[in-house]
Order: sequence, then structure tokens, then C-alpha cells
Amino acid sequence: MMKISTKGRYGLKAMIDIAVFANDKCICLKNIAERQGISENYLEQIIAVLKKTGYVKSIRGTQGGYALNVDPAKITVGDILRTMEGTLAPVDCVLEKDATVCGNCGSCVTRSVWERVFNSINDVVDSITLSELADDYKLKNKVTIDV
Amino acid sequence: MMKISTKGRYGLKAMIDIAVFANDKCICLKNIAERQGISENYLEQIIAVLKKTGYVKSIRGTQGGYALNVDPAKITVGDILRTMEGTLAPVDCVLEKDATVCGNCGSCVTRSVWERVFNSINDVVDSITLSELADDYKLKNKVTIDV
DNA sequence: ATAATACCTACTAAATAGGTGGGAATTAAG
DNA sequence: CTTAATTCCCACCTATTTAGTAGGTATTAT
Repeated sequence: MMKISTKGRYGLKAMIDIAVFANDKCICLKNIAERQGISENYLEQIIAVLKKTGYVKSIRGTQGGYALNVDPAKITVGDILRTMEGTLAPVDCVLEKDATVCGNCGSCVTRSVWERVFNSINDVVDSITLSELADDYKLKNKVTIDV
Repeated sequence: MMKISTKGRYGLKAMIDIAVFANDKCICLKNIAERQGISENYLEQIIAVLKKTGYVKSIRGTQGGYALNVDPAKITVGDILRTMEGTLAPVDCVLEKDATVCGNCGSCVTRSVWERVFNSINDVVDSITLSELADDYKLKNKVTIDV
């Protein structure tokens, strides 16, 4: 039904949280989970993927936690979502190089529709960097606290 | 995982098929199903939705079938997809008028991301009419047959 | 009358989403 | 050097959604 799953949404929230709160230090999973309202156990699995991909690094043991492993200005929402969700293609056939894979090749005019949807989604998510969202977050939180 | 389901894809294919082949007559479900490679029983359920929405009309009995009930130049891919899939919103919160519904209201900076994705998807699918796709189909099929 | 068609309703198998639970390994702090 | 906080690892689980199947009833041109 064309929904982004919790993996993608929580992954993005986690990255924003780390970008905002882990400056020169690291923050533990428990804190991220509490602030973002995500189950610790579930978030753990999500962060494991982000770590494997190289977007965050971890420090084990007491006072351990997570920190960014990339420049937040150089990583986009698209990078994060594709890591967590897999491709953002609305149908698989748009990933194939030749257009003849969907059986109906001669008459498959819908493929162009999906290609256009695919491109527009990627354009949007690739135009937003993590640092932009982290800045938004800081701003919004400041406002909320001040009022 | 951000996929369009078979309901949406088959619904669109069915509409294109009807737009192409039911000129001044009607075509039966069996023919649509064969041409488009869809199970008859399943397609039946899909066309039932399209009929209920008023996009196709039906004639019962022998020699019966389906025909368009709308001007194909005035109906878009977006209309058809939203009928079959429900909203194309990547997350539900973008449908709410006030931005305070997702619990995390003060700090929910991801909402703007989903809003931009939502808008870009809608822009694309609402910019393509059924008649455009039907014309493409006729063209492609002619080419395929001629070669 | 009959055969072709639309219409209706219930069921179901497989995949996906969204988790939960328990324990082992690591390490800073006391 | 013990302890508590933490990451890491992996097995399991439940509800929902997806993508159908199956079988029958109603209608109507021929």
C-alpha cells in the first residue's frame, strides 16, 4: 500500500537523534529509544543495519553508545531510507535495465509510469541531507522548550 | 516496502485494456484477463471496485462485458491508483491536518520529508491521463505486431 | 432452453511487518 | 577485580496484508 515501513522511519529518526545529540561523544540506544518512542529491542536491530552500512559507529561497554560515522551534510534521507527499506522502486521491473522483463513487454506501458514515480521519489529524498533535518530538529526543540 | 500492490497495477492495466479495446462495445473480463495475464477470479474483484467507483460500467448476460464510464482524457493514473490502493501517502500522519498527531509533535521533523514525497508522487500520477496510456498502448502494440 | 457472461461471498496460503525475549561479550567506574 | 551498563547476537512470535482460489447465483443474447 505504498507505505514506508517502521524500519525506514525509525532508522531515519535514529540517525537524526544521533546527529543532534551525539556531538563529540556517543549516546546509548536506551536514550534514543526513549526520546523517539521506539522499543529498545527493535531499535537495536535497526541500528545494527545502520552500523553495518557504516553510517554509525559504536562503543561497547559502560558509557558506550553510538555516534555518526559520516558527515551529516553528505548523507541524504535517500541513503538512509534505501539502507533500511531496500530500493524505493514502486515495482521491481523498473530496476531492470531492459524493459522486456515483465512478460507483457510489448504492451507494458505502465512501466513508464512507475519509472517516473521512482525518479520523483528519489529526487525528493536525495535532495534532503541529514544535517538539514538535524538543524530543523534543534530549532523545533528549542522553540518547544522556550514556550 | 513502498511497493504498489497488484490491486493498483492490475487495476491500471485493466483500465488501459478497456480504454483500448472497448470502443463503442464492451469487452468481457475473460479477454482482459488473458491479454493482461491476470487471474480471472482476481481481476473480477478488482473490476468490481472500479465499477463501484464509477470508472467502468457493465453489461450482464451473454455478449456482456465492461466499458469505460468516464472520459479517458479526464481520468488520471492517480485517480485509478488511489481507488485501488487507497491514499498514496507514504505515512498516515501526512493526511492529518494538524501536524501534532504523531506523538513526537514538537520534534517531528520527518513529517516534512513524507509530505514532500507524498506531493511528488501525487504530482506524477496526476499528470498522466488514461488516454495517454491507451494511446501509448495502441502505438506499442502496432509496432510489435508490424515487426 | 442454453451457454456465456456478470455478480457475490467465503475461504486460504504465503509473505511481510513489527515486534519480544534471553543471554553472551565488552568495558568504564567504584 | 567486581559490578553494572552497555553493545551484540539470534531465535522466536503474532497480526496483518497480499494475492489469490473456489464455488455458486443472476441475467440475458442467441
